[in-house]
Amino acid sequence: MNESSSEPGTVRPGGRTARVREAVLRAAGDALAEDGFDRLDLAEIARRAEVGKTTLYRRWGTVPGLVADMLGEMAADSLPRTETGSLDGDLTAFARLVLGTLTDTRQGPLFKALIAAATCDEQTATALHRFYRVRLDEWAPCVEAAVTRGEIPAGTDPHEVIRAVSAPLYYRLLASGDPLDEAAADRAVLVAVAAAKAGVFVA
Amino acid sequence: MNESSSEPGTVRPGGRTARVREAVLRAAGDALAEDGFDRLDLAEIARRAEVGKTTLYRRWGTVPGLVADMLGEMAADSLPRTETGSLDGDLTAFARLVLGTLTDTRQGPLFKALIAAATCDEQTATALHRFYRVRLDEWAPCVEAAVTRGEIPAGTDPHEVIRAVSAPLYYRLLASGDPLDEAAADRAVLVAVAAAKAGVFVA
DNA sequence: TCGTTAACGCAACTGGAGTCCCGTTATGAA
DNA sequence: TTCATAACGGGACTCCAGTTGCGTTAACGA
Repeated sequence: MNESSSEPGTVRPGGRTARVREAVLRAAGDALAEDGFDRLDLAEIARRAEVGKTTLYRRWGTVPGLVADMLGEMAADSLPRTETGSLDGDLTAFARLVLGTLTDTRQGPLFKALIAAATCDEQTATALHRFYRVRLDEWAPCVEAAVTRGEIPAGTDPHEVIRAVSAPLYYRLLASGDPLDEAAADRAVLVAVAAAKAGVFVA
Repeated sequence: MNESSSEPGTVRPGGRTARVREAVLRAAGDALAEDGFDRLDLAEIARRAEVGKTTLYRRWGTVPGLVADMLGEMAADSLPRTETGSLDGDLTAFARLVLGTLTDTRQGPLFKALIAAATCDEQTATALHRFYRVRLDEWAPCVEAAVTRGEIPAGTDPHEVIRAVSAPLYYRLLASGDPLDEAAADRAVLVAVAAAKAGVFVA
């Protein structure tokens, strides 16, 4: 709210400031994964990170602000994409990756918490959307390659295909509570491939 | 936690108690839709419902407890299913219904808040899953009818088809932030139908 | 190396969410 | 209608998340 001075951490971003930021973001991730979004207080994070809680309130202000920063960090480190030579193989690799993330003991609850945080705060929502945008851009090329190979029709929207694979897994995680297993992941891939070949994703 | 006495509202559920419950659930819905899950305090709901806040804490205990009760109520009133005579038509009606709910000024934010609450509390999560189970059961017959008509293969899992239609819409609402419009709803239907005809949902 | 000051840490403070006590209302059974 | 008591309401109290003030540390330019 104070527009006369710059945000803390921008003028002297090196050394101690960077160490504090790293420790806090890691501690926040742990705390989010363990306790969930609502049971979180910054004092707990400060203790874990061995940092004064004043620092947290001054630099990030609120829990959503901190979460938004975390998401920016997560979007920065891209994850490797496999190239198997077929759309089915590539999408299966992607689906397994998403499945692994969402069922991971630490990352699953973390993603739940991140999404919960995004529903409560506009800034966090923007950061979350940017994160998924990056993920989609990262994996879109495997769909484009399938178009080049002639597996699926020209003009197919790559983002739509990737979304179609992700969506059922997130739906199970967040809404329906149905089991998140390899069968679900593989079925999501089959659905997306069948639809793509039928030309449903052609713009 | 007090197992020696029954829950409040179970011995004298009529008259005043019922009025209080109704007023509180409505006020809670309004507050959730307007303020979101985290900015909620029971005192605010008590003011809206013109009820003492002591009553809220005594009957529901916490915000998640109240939300879980709300979800039970929402699952109770089923929503009408249209019969158009074709799988495509029925699923489009369903997709439009979901779309309408999620983009509604009041219900959209409410659902976001409900899902956020479910990620934070096990009791709420159970209530949410039950809610979607009811929804799925309600719409499954239109898939079974399509099997009977021979539109899609025998053995198709009805729930999977309905889930396939819902998932992309919820994914947009909660995760990616992509636009929630009729194009998205219609595409979700096309995807589900194409996959169903290809036999992807056969158990 | 030195000086300026950004950024941090400690501890005292504050406001409001959640609890508790006790008197009041009105439900449901006799 | 009467009575016992389930359920509600008001208000005081507690406790801790979040704030503030001020002294300390260390980043970075000269």
